Amino acid sequence: MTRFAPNPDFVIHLGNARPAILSHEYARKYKGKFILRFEDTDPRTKTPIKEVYNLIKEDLKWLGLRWDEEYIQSLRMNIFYETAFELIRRNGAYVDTCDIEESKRLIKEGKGCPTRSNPVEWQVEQFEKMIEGYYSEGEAVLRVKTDLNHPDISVRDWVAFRIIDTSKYPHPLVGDKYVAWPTYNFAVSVDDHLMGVTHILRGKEHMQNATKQMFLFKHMGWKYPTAIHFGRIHFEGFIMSKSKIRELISKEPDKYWGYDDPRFGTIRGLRRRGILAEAIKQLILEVGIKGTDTRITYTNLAAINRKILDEKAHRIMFVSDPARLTLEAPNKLEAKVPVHPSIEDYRRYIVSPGDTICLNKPDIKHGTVRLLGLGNFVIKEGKLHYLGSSLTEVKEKKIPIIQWVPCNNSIPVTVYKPEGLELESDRGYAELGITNYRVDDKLQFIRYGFVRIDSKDNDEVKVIFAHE
RNA sequence: GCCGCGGUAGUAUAGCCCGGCCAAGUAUGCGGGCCUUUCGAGCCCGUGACCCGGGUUCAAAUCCCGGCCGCGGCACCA
Repeated sequence: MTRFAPNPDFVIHLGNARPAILSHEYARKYKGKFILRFEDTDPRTKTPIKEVYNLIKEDLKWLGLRWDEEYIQSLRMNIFYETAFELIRRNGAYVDTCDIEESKRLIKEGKGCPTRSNPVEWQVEQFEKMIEGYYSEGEAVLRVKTDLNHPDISVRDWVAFRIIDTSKYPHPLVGDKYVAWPTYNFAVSVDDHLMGVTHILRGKEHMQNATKQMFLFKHMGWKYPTAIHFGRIHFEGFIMSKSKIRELISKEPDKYWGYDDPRFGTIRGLRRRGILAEAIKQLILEVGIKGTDTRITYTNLAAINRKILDEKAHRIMFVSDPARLTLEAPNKLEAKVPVHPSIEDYRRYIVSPGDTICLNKPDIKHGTVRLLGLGNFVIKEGKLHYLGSSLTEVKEKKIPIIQWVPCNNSIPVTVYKPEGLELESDRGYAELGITNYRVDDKLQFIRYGFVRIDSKDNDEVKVIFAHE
C-alpha cells in the first residue's frame, strides 16, 4: 500500500512526479494499492487552489497513473479531531498556551510550556476550546509529547494542531468551518495509519519528519510504515520551484503562458512541449530511489523521448530561413514524400516548371542537391535545374538530400523554441500535408527536429520545438 | 552551528547488504565508420568512473576508522 500526497497549492512538476511514479510502480509491482491523498491542511501559508485538485488528477492520469483510493484531508477534519482526543487521553499531547517565543525558549532548554504537565482532563477541555474557536491565531497549539532532549530541536514536542483564522484565510473547500488545523506531521501520520499505508516513498526533505511522526505512532500504539527517502532532482535549465514560477507568472503575465508554459518543468509544461508520459516514466524509473541528488539534463529526457517518438512521429518538410528558387524542368514532376521511413505511404505533390521552390538558405551552398521525394537538381543563378531522379547517383556522389517546399503552396508555420526563460520563434513554411494533423500531434520536421502542434487554423500552424 | 543522508565515467544508473567470477555492466553524451530518399532512427568501433587516506583480509567499489565534498532538516509549511 503506497500513496502520493501532493499539496494542491500548485500543479506537479518533474520532481513531484518521482514519488508519484515510484509509489505507483511499487504498488503495482507487489500487487498492492496506490492512494492519492491531497494534503491541504494549511489554508494560510500554502493555500490550496481549488482548480489545482483537478489539474493534478489530470496530470497523474496523463502520466498513466491509476489510483485505487482518493482522499482529501480537509474533508477528514473530524477524524483528525477524534484521533487528537485519543492521543490526549493517552497522555501523548498537551495544549500549549504559552507565548510563542516563550515556549520556543523553554523547549530549547528542554522544559517546555508548564501546561505540559497539566492533567488530561484539562488538556481535553482546552483542546475543545481550540476547536470551538475560543483561541485565536498564536494563542494555543496542541503539541505531541516527545523527548525534550532530542538533539534535533524541531523534533521536541512538535506542533500537531494550530489555530488558523479562516475568516481571513478561507479554505477553498471548507471555507471557515474550522479554525483548529492539523499540521502536516499529524495529518500524515493519522492518514498513513488509517489508510493502511505500508511503504512511504518520498524525498529526503521528509527524513526528520519520520523521526517526529514515530513519537505519535508510539503513543498510539501503531506500527510505522517502511520509509524510503530519495534525493532531489535538479532538472538543468528548467524552473521547478513553485514559488519561483508563481512569481514569474505574476510579474510578467504576458511573457508566460501559465502552468503549462513549455519553459517550466511542470508536467503540463513538458507535455505541451511534446514530451511523452512514457518518457518521463522511463526517466524516473531509471533514476530510481537513490539518496543522492540527481542532475538531469534535458538532453537525457530528450534522448528517451526521441526513441519513443521516432517510431510514431510522421515526417514533414519544413523550411525556415527560406531561399526562393525557380524550378527549371522539361515538364511537370510528381513528388512522393515519405510519411514515415518505415511505412509505405507517401504524400504526393505536383510541381511545374516555373514554380518557386523554397529551400533552407544554408542548403544552397551544396550546389547539387536532392530534393527529398522529388529529384536531383543543380542550383545556378537562382534556379533549380532538373538533373533526373536517379537515387544511385545521389548515393555515389553523396549528394545531400534536403527538404523543400513549394513557396506558394505551403502553410506558414511558427516554431516556438524554449531557450531557458526565453521563447525564441522560428518562422517558415511547411508542406501542405501538415494540415492532416491535429493539435497535440507530434511530428518530425525533417532535418530540423521533433515538434508538437500547439495550435492550428486555416492559414497558420504553431508548433513547439521538442528536441532534435 | 547542531542533527541526518549520501559520494561509481560529462550525466544517470548497476554492483555495495551476503568481499573474490569487477583490470567494473548499461543508457545517454562525445569522436569515428556502416546503413538509410532526414543532420532522425538502427548497427559497429572508440572514449571515459569506484572522492581521498589509513585499517582488516590471501583478496575491498564492496567491511571498519578518519578526512574532504555534496545534499537535506533545524516552522504554529507541506
